[in-house]
Amino acid sequence: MARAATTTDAFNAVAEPRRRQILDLLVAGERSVTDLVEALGVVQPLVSKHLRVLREVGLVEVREEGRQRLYRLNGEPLKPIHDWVRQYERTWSSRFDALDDVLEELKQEEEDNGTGH
Amino acid sequence: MARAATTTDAFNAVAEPRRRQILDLLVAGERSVTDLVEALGVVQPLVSKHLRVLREVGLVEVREEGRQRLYRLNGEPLKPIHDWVRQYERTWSSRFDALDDVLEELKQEEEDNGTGH
DNA sequence: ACATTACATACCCATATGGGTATGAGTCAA
DNA sequence: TTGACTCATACCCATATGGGTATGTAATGT
Repeated sequence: MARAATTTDAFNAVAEPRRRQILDLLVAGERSVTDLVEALGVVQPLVSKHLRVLREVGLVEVREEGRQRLYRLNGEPLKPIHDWVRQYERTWSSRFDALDDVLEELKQEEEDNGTGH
Repeated sequence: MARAATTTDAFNAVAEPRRRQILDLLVAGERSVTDLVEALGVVQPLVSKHLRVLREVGLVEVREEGRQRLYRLNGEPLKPIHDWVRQYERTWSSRFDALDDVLEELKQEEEDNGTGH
């Protein structure tokens, strides 16, 4: 077997710097492919291929408008990464004491509860 | 060019599920290679190779003791991942309003300031 | 001395990557 | 209709992956 496909999950998709760059650009809002090509300074087919990977893991969505395809961000597939890496936060953050833990947990519970304010 | 080496950075190293699994096991504390082999249920050379990758990106450190090598976690290389993915948190967490932002920033400043309480 | 244990490394293999160029398909303008 | 533009796909290539088996090298045990 070779390495897992880049389209396996967000972990693999996001391992590529160029794809993170694309997501960083899309944070600001929708962008056409040509826009991204210009911003990244690479040939168009390459951008299209990266976008395909991001699409397949659900990190971007497309909207057709004339002959343009407008790509927009969808960060939700990043949540597993965030959740996983968050377990290790105390490892590098020496100042991560009991108070912080409580605050974190409260914040987490709030989010899990959904809309309930 | 092919895909970036797994030893390029933590992003690539951690894209492999088995390597995340190893880190998850090391959170509990030091482990010998044989220990990990047993826990993972794969052949020893494969574990050694994964450990090599993790070592090269600084995610684990080794300590020799007799004929055993005890591996321990070092989470710091995960910080860039955490920092990057954190920007996107508001994307999936619909309940991430202005108050949360302020709290986040305060917390971040505190951490950046280091030990100063 | 010899066997055993613990680990790393050397190979071999199939796979699919990121890069590139060339081409196809759809949309719009003259 | 013809041409220009936007984008996706089809290929080709070098690379190194994750998986495996076989082998080497210390350290311990007898």
